[in-house]
Amino acid sequence: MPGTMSKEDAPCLRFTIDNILNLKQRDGGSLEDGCNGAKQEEVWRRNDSASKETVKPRVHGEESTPTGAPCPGIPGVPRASSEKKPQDQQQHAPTESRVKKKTRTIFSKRQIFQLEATFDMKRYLSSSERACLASSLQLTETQVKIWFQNRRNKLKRQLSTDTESPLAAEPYAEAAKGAPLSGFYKDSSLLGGCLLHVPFPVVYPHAPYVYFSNKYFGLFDAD
Amino acid sequence: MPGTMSKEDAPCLRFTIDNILNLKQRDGGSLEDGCNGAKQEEVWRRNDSASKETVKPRVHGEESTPTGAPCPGIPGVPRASSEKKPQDQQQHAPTESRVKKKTRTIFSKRQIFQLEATFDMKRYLSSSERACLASSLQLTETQVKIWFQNRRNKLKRQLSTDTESPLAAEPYAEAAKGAPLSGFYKDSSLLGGCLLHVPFPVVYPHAPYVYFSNKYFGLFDAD
DNA sequence: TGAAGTGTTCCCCTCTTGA
DNA sequence: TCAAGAGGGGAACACTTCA
Repeated sequence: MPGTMSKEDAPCLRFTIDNILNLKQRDGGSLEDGCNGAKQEEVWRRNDSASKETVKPRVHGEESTPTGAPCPGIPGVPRASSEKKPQDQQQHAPTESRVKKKTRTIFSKRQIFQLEATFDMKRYLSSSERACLASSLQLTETQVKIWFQNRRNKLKRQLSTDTESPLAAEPYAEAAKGAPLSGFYKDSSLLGGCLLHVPFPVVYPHAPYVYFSNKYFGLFDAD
Repeated sequence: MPGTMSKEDAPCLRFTIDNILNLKQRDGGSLEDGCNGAKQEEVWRRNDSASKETVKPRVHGEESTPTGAPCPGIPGVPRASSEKKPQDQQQHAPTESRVKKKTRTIFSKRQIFQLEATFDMKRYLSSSERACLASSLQLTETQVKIWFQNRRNKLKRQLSTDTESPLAAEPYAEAAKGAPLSGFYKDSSLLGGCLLHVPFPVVYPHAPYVYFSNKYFGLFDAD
């Protein structure tokens, strides 16, 4: 995919762990803080909009319900443009020379954490959500997109493999995984344009760990 | 999400004029009738889903919000899959021989009417809505898709041309046209899976004519 | 193991063609 | 005039590759 995305108007949100945790504490009330609440149904899909120079509605997904206003866009955070490696990545992807060598980027714990957290809430991101998440993680939108793609495949594989869900051992496992996929994509309303105003995955109040997607994430050892 | 809908379950609605008018009279009651009328023989084209052997979800459209009950799936009627011209078309597209000659199909008044009516309510259709409309009109999904595409272009051209909207002469013109495109796509909620449970365009109670999209449609001289 | 590459399909857009 | 063709882009999915 060539110049996959010009992502201009990508709204932005705060997908930071701090924010997330704060939201949790605030009892999932009106978490519209981050990028205010754009709500936008979107949902299952690649919604997007903003990709071309021309006004492309792209109703594909639910593009049709761009209720909210696009997120302000975090000031200090440069738009995770497509072709350059943001900070976190550069250390792994050494040269700027476009050597399409198949370098395998290693995402940091923080990045994985947020990606998983987001994935647990919805399997598909709208372009604006993707843009926000990407910028907050210092990743390119393509990386986020690919990550979600791969993650979906992974989940699919897992589901087809252990259908009997041996995960049952973990009390929160199921909840954390979200609905089995069936009608999962309809919860578009869960994520507003770019902010997660939904209760967060599974946070154990007594310990600095968060469990979901079959993994535990220490909250304090970022990276 | 794989199987997210193989378009099989495309719900169905009655986009027939009769239905529409009845609805109008019934005050938007429960039109969940059913699909019935669908027959659509397949069409020549690569229409979507059904063409593959693998279950490709393609969450694209409204699939995610199958509000209405999925269309029963007409027994003897294969989903508008792909290779042949439906009735209405056959008269225009003479031979069955795949002579890709660039034949210009002439849609009937009834078809245009329903297409326009639908277009006035929403500029984009989800795959299920498209399937339903296509089947009710005896058109292929691709034809409906292309029609909407061309219609969107036409509207765009019109808007850019007479921006001053000389249409003002017609009191209902604006309403009928719906929002100018801007945030128009948000009304996805208007159409549940495949049925139009919304008030119909502009019907003059005193005469058998319906006006919208800058045209008058006689209701009794179908075709 | 998992990010990224490859291939295929589909939708949308713009512009063009030709009955 | 307008349905349809053609070209280009983005995105999804299945599969594969290889640090």
